Amino acid sequence: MSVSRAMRGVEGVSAATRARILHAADTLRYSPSSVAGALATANSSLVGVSVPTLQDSVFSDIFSAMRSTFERNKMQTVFDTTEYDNEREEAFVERMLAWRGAGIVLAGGHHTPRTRRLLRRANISVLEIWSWSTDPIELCVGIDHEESGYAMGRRLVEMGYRRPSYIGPQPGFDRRAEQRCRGFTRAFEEQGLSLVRQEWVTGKHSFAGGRIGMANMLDKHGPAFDLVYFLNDHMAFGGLEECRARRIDVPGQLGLAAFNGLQINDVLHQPITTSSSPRAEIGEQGARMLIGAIKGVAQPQSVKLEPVIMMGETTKPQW
Amino acid sequence: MSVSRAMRGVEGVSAATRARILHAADTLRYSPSSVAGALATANSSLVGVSVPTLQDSVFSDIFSAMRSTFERNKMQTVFDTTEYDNEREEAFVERMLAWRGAGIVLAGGHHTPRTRRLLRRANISVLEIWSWSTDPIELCVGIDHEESGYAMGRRLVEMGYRRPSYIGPQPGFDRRAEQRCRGFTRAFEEQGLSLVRQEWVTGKHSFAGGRIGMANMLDKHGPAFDLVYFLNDHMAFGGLEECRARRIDVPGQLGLAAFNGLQINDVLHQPITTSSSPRAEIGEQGARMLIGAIKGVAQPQSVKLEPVIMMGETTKPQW
DNA sequence: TTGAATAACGTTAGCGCTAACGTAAAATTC
DNA sequence: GAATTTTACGTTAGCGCTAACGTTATTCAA
Repeated sequence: MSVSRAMRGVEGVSAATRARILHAADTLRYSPSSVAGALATANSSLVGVSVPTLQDSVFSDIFSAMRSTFERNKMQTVFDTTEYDNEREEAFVERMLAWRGAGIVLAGGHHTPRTRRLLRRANISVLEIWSWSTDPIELCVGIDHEESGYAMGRRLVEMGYRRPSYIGPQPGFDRRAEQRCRGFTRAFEEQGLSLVRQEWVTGKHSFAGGRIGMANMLDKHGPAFDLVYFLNDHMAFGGLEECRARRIDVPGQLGLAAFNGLQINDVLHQPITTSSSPRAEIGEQGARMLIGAIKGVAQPQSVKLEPVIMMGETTKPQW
Repeated sequence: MSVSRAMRGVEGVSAATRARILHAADTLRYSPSSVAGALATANSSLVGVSVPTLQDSVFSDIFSAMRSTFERNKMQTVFDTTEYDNEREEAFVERMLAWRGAGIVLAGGHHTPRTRRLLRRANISVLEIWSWSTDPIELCVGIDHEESGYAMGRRLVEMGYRRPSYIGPQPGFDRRAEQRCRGFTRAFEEQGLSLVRQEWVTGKHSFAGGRIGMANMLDKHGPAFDLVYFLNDHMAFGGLEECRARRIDVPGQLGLAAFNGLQINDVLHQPITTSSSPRAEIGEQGARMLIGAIKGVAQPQSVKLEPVIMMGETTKPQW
């Protein structure tokens, strides 16, 4: 027991004994076993983090912000990506429960019924991020994607855009993207207008997807639309480059808008009109809340953060 | 023991008994404990992965590629970033050893002596990625950064560039970037030329760093250089945007070159001259090698992959 | 029918640790 | 100096699992 106390830095060992123990541990090449420790104490300092993908820098931004907080609290991060598949999320939850993790972080929104059931009755703190929800499993920090899309739609309606279109991933893939698109569309529908055209881009969201989606849309529907709303800034940038290649004047002939406020936008000589999402804030505050909950401190249940619309030079008033 | 066998899917239980056990487990809400399992068997199916940062998409690309292989082999990934600090890497190694991980992945290159010592005498498979090395701790898959920088330097020397400069992070921060810069410089020194100027950008590598670095360099040394070699494509793009803002003709007045072949380069109407690094390949092959080593299959010790130079439109022959 | 082989299932011990409690010595109090 | 408190350290049991081996039932060959 003195060894156990000394190694953990718990009081109840004299300085002399502690020194002898540490010295012996060193010469014997003793390595304490967190596995046995976790079994004995029935809690494990492992935190599971599951995000849809790391290819989208949204999640690496959030994850990066969380990690430092976990590290300060000596929590180990067990990581997984779902690739937008709820079954994989469920499997991850089971594995984390088997490891008796202290907490788990999931992308907010939709989960399998079994995932919710397992988490509710397990002794594990649950944080949902990115999507804000009124009915979180336990804790939630995120934004209201529908509202964010709507806010952007409103601004563009007011600027005089009348024939909006959308480029994003195929339906059923990224639910949050769909929420934004729905909100965006609603803003136009309130004015009796509707989406002129949607283009689905399969594969990873990215620069290339935006450029290809833009090309497809232009090929099929030349001048039918005056505005394109993209999944995110990188896609929009891809689209913008396609427009440049075709000598389409943005924002003269066509407006482009996006979502996220990614780093690239800080350096563009023609910045993209976008909503800046508080990714670092989500990560930091979420991690703090989760750690708090693990330590038994009462936490706010659901925190909604606000994206900020940043008017760039890919849109302009239409009158 | 029948329960143990049934839950693990090991043979030695009749189908009927197995079904009864699984049913009972479900109604009793039994959740097997990987912690106890790991203690009993003395191995844990946890793989530690440590990369310098997730802000640089190089590491998220490599990491993404590794993850799916780990998942297929039912290994859990424990993740950490070092923020380019070897002490943090050492601490991570200790934590993974305490968890009796089956394998560990580190960014290749420099480690603390204690890190090497701990890993050599521990029963854990070690893979170093990104930097190729002739003296790996155990396994290694990566590229020769010095050589890659040299190859790019040679090409640009041949194109007639004579006054090269470099923009990257401060010295002592990213050793691999320094290796590339050293190789790049060597190619010019062989011709009796040398780096006209270096600019250090603090903080995260990124678009903004490139733009700021470019601005600083232009402010201080107007027309003293004919070429800038950047840490990576994103920085180079930032620099390119700064040039555009200042109406500096690239590649007419100034050449820009970079490293990595990141996604953005696929959509640029003016692609950046760069070396494309085989990130997905490093991740996939590395993960396969590590899994193989864990399973006791003999593996090649050190695998060197080759970046491919992609001539873009930010450089052109100088004659 | 009998002995041997096989399949199905059970018992035991121990993985390395720590909570809880016990004991002895030193420090403090009155 | 005896009684009390404090500090330092030890003993015991048990966390939940599985390797190894033991037992019983079943199958099959001779």
